[in-house]
Amino acid sequence: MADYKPQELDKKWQAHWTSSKAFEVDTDPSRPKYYCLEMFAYPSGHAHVGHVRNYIIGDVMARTKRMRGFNVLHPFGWDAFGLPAENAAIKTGSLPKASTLANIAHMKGQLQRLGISYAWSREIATCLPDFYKFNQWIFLKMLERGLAYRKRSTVNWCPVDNTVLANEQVIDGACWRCGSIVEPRDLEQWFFRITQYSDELLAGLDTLTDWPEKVVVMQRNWIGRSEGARVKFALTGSPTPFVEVFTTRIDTIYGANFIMLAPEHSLVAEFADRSPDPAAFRARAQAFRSQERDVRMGGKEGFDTGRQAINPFTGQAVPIWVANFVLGEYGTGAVMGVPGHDARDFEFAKLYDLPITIVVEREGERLSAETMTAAHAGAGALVNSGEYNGLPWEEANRRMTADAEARGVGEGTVQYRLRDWGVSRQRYWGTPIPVVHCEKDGVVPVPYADLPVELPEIATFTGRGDSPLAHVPEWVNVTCPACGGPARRETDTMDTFVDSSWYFLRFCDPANTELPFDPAPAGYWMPVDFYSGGVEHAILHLLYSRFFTRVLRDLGLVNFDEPFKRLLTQGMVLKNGAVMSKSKGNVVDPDDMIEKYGADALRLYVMFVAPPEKEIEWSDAGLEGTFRFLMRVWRLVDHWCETIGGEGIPACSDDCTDAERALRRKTHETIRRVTGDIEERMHLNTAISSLMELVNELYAFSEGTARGAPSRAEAPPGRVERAQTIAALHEAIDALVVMISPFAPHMAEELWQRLGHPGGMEKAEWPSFDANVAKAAEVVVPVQVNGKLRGRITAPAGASDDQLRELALADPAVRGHIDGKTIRKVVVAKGTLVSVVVS
RNA sequence: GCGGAAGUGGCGGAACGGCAGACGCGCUAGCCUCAGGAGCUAGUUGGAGCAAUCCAGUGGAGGUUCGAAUCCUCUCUUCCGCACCA
Repeated sequence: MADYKPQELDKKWQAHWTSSKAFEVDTDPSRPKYYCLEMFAYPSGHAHVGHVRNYIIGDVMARTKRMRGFNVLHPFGWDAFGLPAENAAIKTGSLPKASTLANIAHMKGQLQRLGISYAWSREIATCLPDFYKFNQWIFLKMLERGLAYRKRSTVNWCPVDNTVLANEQVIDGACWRCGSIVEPRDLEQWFFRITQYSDELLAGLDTLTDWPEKVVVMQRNWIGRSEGARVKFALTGSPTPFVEVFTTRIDTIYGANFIMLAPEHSLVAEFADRSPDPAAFRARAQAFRSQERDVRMGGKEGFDTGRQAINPFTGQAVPIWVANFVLGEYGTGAVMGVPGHDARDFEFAKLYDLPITIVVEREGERLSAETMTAAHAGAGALVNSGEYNGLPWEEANRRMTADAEARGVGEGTVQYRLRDWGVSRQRYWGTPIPVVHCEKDGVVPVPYADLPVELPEIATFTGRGDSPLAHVPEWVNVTCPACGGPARRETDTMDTFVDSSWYFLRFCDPANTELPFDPAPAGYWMPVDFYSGGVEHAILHLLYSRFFTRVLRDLGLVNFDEPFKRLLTQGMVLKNGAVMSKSKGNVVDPDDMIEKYGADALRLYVMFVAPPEKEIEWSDAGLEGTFRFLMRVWRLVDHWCETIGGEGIPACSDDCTDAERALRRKTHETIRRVTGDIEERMHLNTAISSLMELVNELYAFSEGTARGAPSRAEAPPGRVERAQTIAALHEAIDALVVMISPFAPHMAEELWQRLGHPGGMEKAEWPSFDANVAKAAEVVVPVQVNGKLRGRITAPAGASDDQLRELALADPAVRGHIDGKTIRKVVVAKGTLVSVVVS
């Protein structure tokens, strides 16, 4: 009788996995590959149970796939750049590099103590030059292809600290440190031209059939394709000949009673210059601009510029307004106001008492501009629209777009919400952007041979002033690679999302010093077969990765479009109803749980409470429950080893008693369900349920022959004599240990060894399902009469529908309900139920 | 406002359109133990009954079907995402 000592097993087998390099892999074209990846971690210092859930999910998949015969790549790395390390440096003086590396070391220990089966030799950290060198390499390639470019853009500026703030550093419009109100400020910044791939990124979504629908929808909305038209309204008394608007409803143009410009529209400046009081005009427009842009419906404001434009369809002059809710970055930055048929325009018109014209009505409908309380934004046929009267709105839309094109006053066009990706960050702890600014040659890329441009070590962080790198003169001042004259390095660093946009490719070839990765191993391992992580990355990270994959494809480095075949977004772990966080004081440290119950119990519990994509509420009691289950498994197998194991196990044959046959059936049924639950449905909780059922069955089976796992108090167990009983138990126990190993690998290894299998579980094979064994010899089929269960019949397995029908109608319990009545219908459903309808 | 997902015991959650509540937690009773926060056995949706069993039951109202937690329509509630994108 051996006691279950999980902590000892954890240590023993983790050491074994490390020394035997159990999870290290190489490309092997002769075997099917499986790339299993969890989103890499930000090294915040301590992983809590919420983080760790994701790694366990991936590990269950990786371990299962290994035993299913796949060559499994399961790597891990660190998303190590980012603001928190820099903020900590500002607050506590800890240097970003030192604190990040220390955090990584600690968290790596945590993951190892959980027994996650990573190929640690492929570990990467984005803050190390051998990784970020290739951020720079890719940046230069994108620069060459016009996919990276500079333009002026607005940032959050703290006027007191005199520094740029990241969005996360702006709290309710104020600086996180000093609380002063943040101002918009224009800076020259770098952008990636993701919009060049808008259409492709949108179309690619249709191929992502193994992604959660929710994520696909979010990306589709984010890309935000809409078809419409640009229409030119001629200007009167202006050097600019016209103002162009974008609309998806050109069919409502006869109702366009005004034009609205975004405050930053170029015409606003021009109008200001030519207005009686330019300063006041500009100030009004500027006031709209600097307001928080997220003023919701109801916060509308605007003013009349005093200028007019000609509606190209009606020929009438309409006033031009500036409106705070018109977006400068979308469409043309100008819209036509159709108050009768757009909720926002209606509100604006009511606010400033502008005229409303009805131009679309449903059949039999009679709208009145005076009495209507909301815009009629829906479908209908045109009225008050000249030659287009009576046309259904969609047809009118097509005709009017064509007519506008013919007359040269507009054109059909497609707009996207997606904007180019601003990658400049005025921060220290990121990848230096590899260009220099030369007075003579302008922006000059750093030659590839000079990569990486390494981050200089900085001693102190104040969080004040412009980019920290600008204050390191010996780093900033260089000679221009083009002319040899004096030049300054770019002092902005890259958004950390650049790192995460291609790190999964680096894992395929992590030591490459010449290229981000070699196309050959990437071609073998990619795409990632299974990717899991938090929903919070549903848009940015996953979209940027899809963008980068296409860029790298166009560079000839990969030959596919989509990096992640199957995606799982795991739910969060709550404690006391809230997401775990240090400030709330409700974090559960996996190390504490491991110390108490061992890694296996923690792993099993987190997988058992709910399906992976659901939120779970942490419960100590639940963890104890799964620990008890492990004890049950341990005692069962321990007992088996003590009494029978190792004595020469006979093979299963057909010479079985009913009980033996039933056990074998349960074993194979469990194999089928567990395999499907893990591989197909990712319902890890029900996979565990099935294993629990098998264990229960084994305990029940042992009653009367030998107790499978007697309580300590009980007398020594009897021996199992019958060969077929031994064979069936052996089959069940082997299968159980293998199938539980993805969840509880340490215990499984120990038991596997005790069961006498050589070579450790890395040599173990997943049990194979035998449909013939799983099939019952006879089936009990319920019989319904008029929807109510009235009897059960026993029939040989594989009985035909006709046989079942006959048996059902002959059954005495059923006869009692149908005699004297007319049988209308008898349905046999998939051989598992008979339904009789009588009247 | 738009979009998505979901509503099942005291709780977490199971149920290819086919015996609702698997599995577990908690709880109840009993056994076993020096003791137990260990182990074992039985019970645990509600109502009726000693019982076998019967009736009701998956947010609500309709519908399709021999048969609906599951599919359709409407409705209520909750959670999530986006949010003045013209």
